Amino acid sequence: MTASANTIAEVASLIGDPARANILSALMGGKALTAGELAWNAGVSAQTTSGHLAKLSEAGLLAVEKQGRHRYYRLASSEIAQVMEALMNVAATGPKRHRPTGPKDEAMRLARTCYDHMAGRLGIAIADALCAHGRLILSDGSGAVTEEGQKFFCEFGVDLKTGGKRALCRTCLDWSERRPHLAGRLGAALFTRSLDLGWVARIPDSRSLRITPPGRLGFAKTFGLPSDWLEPV
Amino acid sequence: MTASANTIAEVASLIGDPARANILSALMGGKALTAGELAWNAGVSAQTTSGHLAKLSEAGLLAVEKQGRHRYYRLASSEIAQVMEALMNVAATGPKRHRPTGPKDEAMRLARTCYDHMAGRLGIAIADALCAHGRLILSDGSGAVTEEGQKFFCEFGVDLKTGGKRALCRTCLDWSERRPHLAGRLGAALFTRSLDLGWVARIPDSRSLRITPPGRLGFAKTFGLPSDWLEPV
DNA sequence: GGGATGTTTCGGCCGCGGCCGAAGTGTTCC
DNA sequence: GGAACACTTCGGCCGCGGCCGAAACATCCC
Repeated sequence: MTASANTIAEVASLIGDPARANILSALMGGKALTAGELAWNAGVSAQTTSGHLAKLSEAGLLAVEKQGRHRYYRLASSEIAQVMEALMNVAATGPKRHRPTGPKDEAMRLARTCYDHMAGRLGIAIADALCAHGRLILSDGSGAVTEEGQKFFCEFGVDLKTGGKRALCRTCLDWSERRPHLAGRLGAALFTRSLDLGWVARIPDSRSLRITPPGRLGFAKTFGLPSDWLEPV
Repeated sequence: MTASANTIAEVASLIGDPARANILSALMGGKALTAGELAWNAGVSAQTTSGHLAKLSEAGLLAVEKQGRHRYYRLASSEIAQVMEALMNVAATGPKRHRPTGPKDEAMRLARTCYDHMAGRLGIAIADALCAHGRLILSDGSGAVTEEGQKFFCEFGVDLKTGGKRALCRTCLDWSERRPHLAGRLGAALFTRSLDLGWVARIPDSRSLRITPPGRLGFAKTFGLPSDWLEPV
């Protein structure tokens, strides 16, 4: 089982069904979700979702973990997330996105998870500040950590060495702000470290993140964010 | 006309048809191809291909240019190429690729185009050498040009400034060698410069590149390739 | 045990979309 | 002009695959 699809068309056509695309998008939040939650996200019945999940797992796009009577699904690899990012990029290039600025929406714009790293104005402000202080060089789409950056990240408590073959530093075009934020292994490490420090916290049933008071202080002080980063660009 | 599809599923499902995936893959060679050539690549009739091409153009994945009684199609943007790269990555992760090492295949492995830059052992050797000489920092998946690199590229005759919003330096996982080579604006610039210098030449009806004798000399001398870069890794 | 709840399997309906043959439009060449 | 060529449009066939209702497992709780 899980015998990986092996042609481009097979993979693309799996993503090409609206229900399955919704499932994968939901999982871009980075958390593992149950089949039921995914059914809700996909907007189809539980039976139908079950079929989709089986196909996606079979093809190696999703990984599944049994836990009691629940089955938790997550994206199988960061490569899959990369495909989704690239697709979002292209999809976003279309006609004007509608911008229904609800209150819940506003929280998403401020700070949210994107697969396994931080996005929204927070993510962008962090990326900008790292560049401004010469800790990171981003030539949009890609990037590298400077010597000074290595020292900085080390002091901040993230380990740049471990993590294997995954790209250390990538950028990801922000859905709401249309500017790049930090992805890749480094983006993921910054996120988990921020969670550990209690600077941000997940808001239940949502991809939004809450920035805690110590977080507000910490981000501003450690990363040197400009005072106006909370404002929309 | 060309009213850009705007959901992930729409884009993915366009790529998800085998014939269309073949068309897009063929265009990853970087050259614009006629409808007839694409029909041959897709393995379906001209009428069927025409329909596919219309859909792809309509969605903004392809750009088309009329020239006499031919219509030349090409990928509409580098974002599309990125999606295809990401998909190839995932598709390649499947069960062992068959490696039918024919003679034509061998030429492809040595040097070929990948959308608009060089791939194969040549592409990899260049990327490796640039890193070894401290002109480039690649933390795989992304990269940045060092100060020394900027001087080097300037002397080599490629302009890093112009080119707009496209990523300067990206890496692309090599299909045959499974190692990263140089993509992005820099990869494209190196390729066109190499063509101009007559170091490489396109082999007709193929994505393969021929490395000319001056090219052999030039690459070795200018980039400082190791003596054994012609051998498979 | 029995009754919720979460998930999958089965069976059948139905529509979308890929495919090709034939015919139509536009272009080039002699 | 007419013939060859490149490409598109039209019409109809056909099958794959998404969808749900019903029912079967599986697990947890009391």
